[in-house]
Amino acid sequence: MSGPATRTDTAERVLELAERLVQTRGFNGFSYADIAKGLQVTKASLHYHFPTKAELGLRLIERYGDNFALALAAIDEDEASAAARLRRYVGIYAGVLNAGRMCLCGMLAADYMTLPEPMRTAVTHFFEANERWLAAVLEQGRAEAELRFAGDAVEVARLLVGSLEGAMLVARSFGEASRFEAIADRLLADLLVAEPERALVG
Amino acid sequence: MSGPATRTDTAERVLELAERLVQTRGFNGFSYADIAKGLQVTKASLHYHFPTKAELGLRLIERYGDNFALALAAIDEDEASAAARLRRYVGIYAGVLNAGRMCLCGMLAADYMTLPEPMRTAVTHFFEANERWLAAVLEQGRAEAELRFAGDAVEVARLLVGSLEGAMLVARSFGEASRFEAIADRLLADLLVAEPERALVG
DNA sequence: GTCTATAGGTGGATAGAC
DNA sequence: GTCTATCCACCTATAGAC
Repeated sequence: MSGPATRTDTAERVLELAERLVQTRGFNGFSYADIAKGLQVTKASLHYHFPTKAELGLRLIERYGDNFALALAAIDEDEASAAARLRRYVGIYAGVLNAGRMCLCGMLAADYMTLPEPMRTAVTHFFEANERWLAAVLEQGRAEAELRFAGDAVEVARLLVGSLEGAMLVARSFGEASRFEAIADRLLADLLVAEPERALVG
Repeated sequence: MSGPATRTDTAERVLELAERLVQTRGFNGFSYADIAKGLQVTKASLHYHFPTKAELGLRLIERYGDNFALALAAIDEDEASAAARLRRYVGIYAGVLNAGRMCLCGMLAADYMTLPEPMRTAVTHFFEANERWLAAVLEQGRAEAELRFAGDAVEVARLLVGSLEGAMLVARSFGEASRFEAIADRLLADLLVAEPERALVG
């Protein structure tokens, strides 16, 4: 199983670089010329692999979503407690930010009005998948009395997705990952049942 | 006081439209041609008022920041309680979102890496001004036992700015302002001392 | 202050040779 | 699968007439 020639497929290298460019500069902030320069190939070659920028963009979101799903599955496997799962989830965002990047779909949410329809749908699907996973973890944590929150778990999940995306966005402008960490820690602390209650209240 | 001729200044109309374009499409998602078409003038005329796009962008941020400062001053004048001030603050964001827009500086935070230096500095200054105002309101609210939160008010202020920006960003993608409202209500409820405690705990 | 005209560059995308 | 060469639309920006 696997094609005939090339290895470390050009298409894969294109996706890798294009992903970084979208995460740092936005979908309207880079061009095929940027990718061509970075990979030492011609623009025409890129169009062979990804005929249009819209198709490249769609593939990027699908790939990002797939990798995210794998990461969430790994968390489910590694961690038993809801609190630990949430911390790992936040860790994914922190890793992206520490690489000087914004979440791919957070970035595309800003570009949303300029995106072709297939990309738009893929972006909202990404957020929904995150919300579903988070809501399940939150429900579990509340059932096991590890987490405490009022109302629908989906609402809290939406708060977490929105808040983490925004915290990333602003923190990256300041070039201060610590801004993100402080916000994320606070969001998690508000959900945990006991320990932070005593540690932080002033 | 006021110049010689034209009225409802062209420069002002340019700023008005350019602001909307940045808030909906991002700084790299519109061109002088878009403005020229929208205002029925030529691109050359636009360059008379704003020689470069970078200068136009900077003016937009300064103007937005000034208007925001005026709005915050109006809140300070109208509302005495910290809780009411926070609700009004959230209302500003909600109003922007209901106009189908993203916060100007939230949008520019996404475009950050592609912005000229003067615009970058202006964007972070905007966030800092918001954080300062919020921190003061939070301190006041805690001192008057109207609000409850642990640790530095500045940290909570940063959480609010980041979370509201992100909630806006995601909600706009879904075209559901209700997503923003639900998150904002939850953020405020977590800060209020009594009433939500009884209303929401399930 | 607004226009016509245009410069000089870059955008995404294609044709066709190798 | 990658190249050269090219198209054409669009970009920001300027010169100079009115």
